[in-house]
Amino acid sequence: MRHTPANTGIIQELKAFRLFEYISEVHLKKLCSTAQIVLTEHKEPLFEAFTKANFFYLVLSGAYKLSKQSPSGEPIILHFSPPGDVIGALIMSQPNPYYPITTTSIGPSRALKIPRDIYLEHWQTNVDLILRIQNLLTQRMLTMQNQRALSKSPLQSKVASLLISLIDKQSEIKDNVQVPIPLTRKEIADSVGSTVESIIRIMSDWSKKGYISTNNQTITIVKADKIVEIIYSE
Amino acid sequence: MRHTPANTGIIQELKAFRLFEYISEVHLKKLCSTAQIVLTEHKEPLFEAFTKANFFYLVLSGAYKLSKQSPSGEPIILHFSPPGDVIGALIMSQPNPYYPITTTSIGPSRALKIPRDIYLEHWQTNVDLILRIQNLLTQRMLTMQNQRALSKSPLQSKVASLLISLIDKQSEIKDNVQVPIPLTRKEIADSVGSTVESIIRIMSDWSKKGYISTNNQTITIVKADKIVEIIYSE
DNA sequence: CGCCTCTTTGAGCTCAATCAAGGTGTGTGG
DNA sequence: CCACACACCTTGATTGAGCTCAAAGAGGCG
Repeated sequence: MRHTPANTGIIQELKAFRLFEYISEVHLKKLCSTAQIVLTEHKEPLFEAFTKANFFYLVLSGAYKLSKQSPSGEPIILHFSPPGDVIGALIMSQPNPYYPITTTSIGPSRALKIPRDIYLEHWQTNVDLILRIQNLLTQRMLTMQNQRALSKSPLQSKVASLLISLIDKQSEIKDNVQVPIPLTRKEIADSVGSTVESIIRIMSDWSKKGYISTNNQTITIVKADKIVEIIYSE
Repeated sequence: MRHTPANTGIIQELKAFRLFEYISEVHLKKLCSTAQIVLTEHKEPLFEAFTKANFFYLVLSGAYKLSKQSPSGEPIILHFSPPGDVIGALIMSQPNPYYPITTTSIGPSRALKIPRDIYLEHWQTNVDLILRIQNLLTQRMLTMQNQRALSKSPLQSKVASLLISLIDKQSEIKDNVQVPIPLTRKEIADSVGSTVESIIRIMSDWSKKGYISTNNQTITIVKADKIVEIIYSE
């Protein structure tokens, strides 16, 4: 993990994120004062569960997976954070917080590491900003609820739903879209609460039928309507 | 569903909730202006999913279950809201919101029904209050994440975890505690994503072993340590 | 007394987990 | 440049937890 101080160039980069639209440059500078940019390699953790939460993060590029351990020790992936996502903000306002999850880099990634003090002083005091963050959380909550609604559905539905939810952001569903985060079969399994083998059987079936195509860890949804259909089948 | 205007007596009742500690009576009155008290009978919905979200609610007494429909039509229970819980607040700040879930009364219950306008005007403008609500949400999020962590655990673990999470609030885990919300086997099944029959098999096994005792829909945890143990077994 | 909701038990079946074995591609050190 | 490790993918065979289906009892209420 390499740290570099946030320079002025970063401000321009931040302005692109929806979280900060309509926020003045002056204010933005305050929000990032004493922040650092961290670079993480593939599989490198940004922070571990149960450690003290002194910082929160804003994903700049690449992606991170947020995970917990199941009682039997296997990882359970709770969420994938693409660029623009905020990680750890929801617990910043709690007294003496600890991270409830482990955050791991997927591919080389960059994040803005912001001290809790700055959150308490400059973020939490701004109603507009709190609401924007609350909005991100609400979205995450709704996604979790939608996944929960599939708990009794067959495994295919869950996998289909995961893929769609990863591309769903803003754009409407269309064919030949690439899933923006590279995923191993194991990661998909850990996301939907299944096993590598089962995921492989499902995905190779879809590949044969021409619904998706995969290359390394890159998944392309070829026939989006078919995949959407699978979510609701049965 | 019977509506009555919020009277001054309600203010005293509200002051007991942790959400409002340190909030002045004057301010509290503003927060509840034009609010109404609604009485719901057992199984009566407070609001249905996909209807316009013009109000949010504070549970006064009784309880509510928040649920969705799975694609195949069975209900999936996402959360139980005991007194003091806020329902629907997280979507109030979104433009033109719709309820993402259905809320149904468990036993006769009372709730304070507050118009969205009041939320936008008096709740959302108060940083302290937003953070308190955010805190409730964070707790709910963490609970959902913990349940998710059990996705690969056997059914017993999920049921045990549900029971514990329902009594867990504030008090530490001890024997002979009654689950504060009356639950049918079906509701438990819909909560953990299972079937009535499976829940019955598990719970009658526990009853035989003397870990729990049930009477109508009231569940008493007799040997809490045994139940906690089951969460982590396997 | 009939209806409705909830609970219970048994029997059979199925989906996905587990176990086992092998394949492929990439990086690393001798 | 080879061989060895490692991470990931694939396929087949077997198994079992929990679902489905069926049937019935128990309590409450108009």
